[in-house]
Order: sequence, then C-alpha cells, then structure tokens
Amino acid sequence: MATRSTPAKAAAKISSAAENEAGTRERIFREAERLFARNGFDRVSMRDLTLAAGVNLAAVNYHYGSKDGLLLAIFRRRATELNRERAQLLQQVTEGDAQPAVRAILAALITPATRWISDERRISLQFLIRARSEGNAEIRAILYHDVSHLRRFVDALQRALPALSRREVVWRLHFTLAVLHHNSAADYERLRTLSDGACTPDDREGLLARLLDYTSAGFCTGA
Amino acid sequence: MATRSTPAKAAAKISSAAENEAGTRERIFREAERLFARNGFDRVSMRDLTLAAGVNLAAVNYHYGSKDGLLLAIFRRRATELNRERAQLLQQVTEGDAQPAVRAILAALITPATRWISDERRISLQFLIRARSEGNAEIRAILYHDVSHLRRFVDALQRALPALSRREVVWRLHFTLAVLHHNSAADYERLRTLSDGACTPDDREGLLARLLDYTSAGFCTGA
DNA sequence: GTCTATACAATGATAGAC
DNA sequence: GTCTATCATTGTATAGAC
Repeated sequence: MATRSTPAKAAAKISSAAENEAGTRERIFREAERLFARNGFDRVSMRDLTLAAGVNLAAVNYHYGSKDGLLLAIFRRRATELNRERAQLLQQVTEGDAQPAVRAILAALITPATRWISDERRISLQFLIRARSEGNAEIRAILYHDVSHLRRFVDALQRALPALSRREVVWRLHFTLAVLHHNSAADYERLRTLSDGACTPDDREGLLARLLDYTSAGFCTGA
Repeated sequence: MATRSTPAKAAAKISSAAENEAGTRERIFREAERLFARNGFDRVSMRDLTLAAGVNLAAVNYHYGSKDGLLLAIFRRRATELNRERAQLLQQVTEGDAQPAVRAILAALITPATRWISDERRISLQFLIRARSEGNAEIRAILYHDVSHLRRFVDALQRALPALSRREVVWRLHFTLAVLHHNSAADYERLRTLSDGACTPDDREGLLARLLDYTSAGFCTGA
C-alpha cells in the first residue's frame, strides 16, 4: 500500500489543481479503467496509457508490476464491489422472507449490474464486461476460483426449489450466468440486426423483466 | 486463390511424403487452427506458428495478408461449416413436421456442436469457441452481420410459438445463444468448482438434455 | 519511496533478391 | 512462391535522480 511519506507532500496534494489531485497510482488506475473499457485491453499500449494519465512510462510497472498486474488490480476492485452489492441484495431478500421466490433471488443477482449502467459506474461495468471476455489467464483464474458469493445463491435457490438436487441447481445457475454475462457490444449488435432494430438494450426495465422471465422459467422447469 | 503454376509441381506434390503433402497455404491453415485452439490467438507468435508448420516466417503474410487475416480465414471456413449443419438439421425438422416443437428446433441449433466434440472436428470447435471470445473486431463484425442462418430459426420458432411477438422470439433466441456460447474452459472450471466436482461437461447426453430443458422452458414461458 | 530516462528482447509486418 | 534482412512497435527491466 502506498503511504504518504511526509505531511508536506499531503498538504501539497490538497492544494494542487483538481485534475492533478489524485496520486500517480490512482491516476493510472482511473485512466486505465476508462481506456480499457472503451478500447479493449490489447488496443491500449503502455505508451498510450501513461501519456493520457500524464505519468512516466515506467510508473505502471513500479506501481502495479506489469500491464497484466494493472488489469488484475482494476478487475479485483470492481468485481469485489459488484459481488458485495449482490450479496447485500440477497441478504435483504432472504432475511425478510423465509422462503423467497426464485425470481426474487435471481433479481438480487441481476439488478446490481443494471444499476451501474444507469449511474457514473457505467465505465466500471463496461470494464468488467470486457475483462470477463478479453481478460488473461489470471482473470479467468479469479473468475472461477472466487465462487464464495455464488455459493450463497446456490443455497438460497436450493431452499426455494427443494424438488431439485443441488447438482441441478448448480447446472441451472451456470446457464443463468451465461445469460447475464452475454452483454458485449457485439452481442447486442447482433440482437439489433436480427430484430431489424426492434430489440435494443436501452429499455432497462424491459430488459430486466425479460431476463427474469427467461431465467426463472429455466430454473423452475420440472420442479 | 493460390493456383498451381506447373503440372510438374503438381506431380511433385502427389509423390511427396504424407506430412508434406498439403501445400504451404493449407499447412499454415491446419497448424494455425490447432495452435490457436490449444493456446489462444495471442499466445501463438508468427515465429512459433511458421516453425511448427515448417514454412518461412513471411509465408503467412504472403498467403493470408496478416496474422489477423489468417485467424479470419479459419473462422470463416469453420463457422460456415457449422452453420450449414445447423441449417440442414433445421430443414429436416421443419419439412417432416408442419409444426415442430420448440425443443426440436432448438435441438437443431445445439446438436451440431456436440457432434463436433465427439469426432475429429473437436479442434475446429475449440477454435470456434476461442475465436468467439478472443477474436478481434473483424471476427465480431462477422458474428453479428452474418445472421441469415439465425433468421431461419427465428421463423421456425415463431411458427411454433404464435402467441409470442417476433420481437419476443428474437429476445429469447438472444438469451438462448448466450447459454450455447457459454462453453469456455473457464466457464466449465467454475461450474466444477461451484458444484464440488459434481457437474462436468463430460456427459454429453446429459448436457444436451439439460441445455434443452433450460432453453425450451425459457422460450415457452407465458406463451 | 517515488519518479524519470533509457535500453532491451520479442513481436507482426514488409521490401526486395532469387 | 519463397526467402533473407530489416523495420517500427510492443511490454518490460534497470540505473540513477530527487
């Protein structure tokens, strides 16, 4: 963790201009997230990035070890934030109702992302979507090793669907996550083309309702 | 298209050893598909590839224009083959029965990929899965511009579900394609972890049945 | 501890000889 | 059609200033 070495330096930071306010480490973080989200990981070179952030070329390696390390740091922070929101919503649903409906549980899984799209965290969500599909082996390792937040969803779903075995619940959650992660620009572009412009993701409420209709039905079939 | 310049050259080809049988262009194609499927596009350098194929470094650029052009050429050929199999199966289903069930239509969409996994085209399918997620902007452009084969599925599904508007049919096909394309090694690794080893894609028949259960239910809900 | 300037090996691409 | 030599660009490593 970077610590401020002297009081004088901290004071200098406070009195500096607004855009230069954040430290080098954080400026790299913000600019990288923005550029990666917009252009993709591979299409942003270290020279592009450090120039845009107004820092030296070597600063990324100093603060994050490597370009991959930077990607990983951004991914960790944002993924943790999103998973925490999901966990909070799930807790609200399960503690109020002893046996919540499948649809309510799935809503806790889906709605945080739709919230982010609507506020200033849109860039962070775009970054996460890209990192999920373009990320390197380390990103993928996190994606499938860090499943603790998903286990809570499996538990809740199994309580809601006692007729299904735990194995079937996990299979259907696997399919449901596929639907939720199918959010790249290319996916929606094909949707628009295939529907001759009739289907767009702009209608957030309609999209959420359709997602819940489809995934709930898939989950509850035969149970 | 590369043409043989002299009869003598063609004769020399026929008499050559089996592994050196294919022309330079095709040898590059085969070795590239194999290496890209196994290691990913970015992790195979032009020097790795040309060394493995036993051709000169500059041969890829001569025959395919660029590394991206080579990726694109492989993708085009394999995607066309897969879509053709899907179209043939769909035609068999629709011409035999005036009003086929949704499940039968979706089976025509899903089963070609499961066939490829079981025979020597496994590498080609692995390549397609990788290209879909790791591919560049040109790959994505093909993915969402070339939707003619999907339109036939929309038509068939709408006939099977007259209560749904065409718009809703396209939305649900969009979700269904998400489930079908959620096939990367990382996806299955997470599934295995989350289920403590209980869920694996090894049981092809079971996987196909689960896919059809889930997607059919999502398609037919409310109709 | 932080930041800078600079050098380095590896990559995809290309020109021109044969 | 094929090959050699060479190019600009990439991510990374390091020595040294402050």
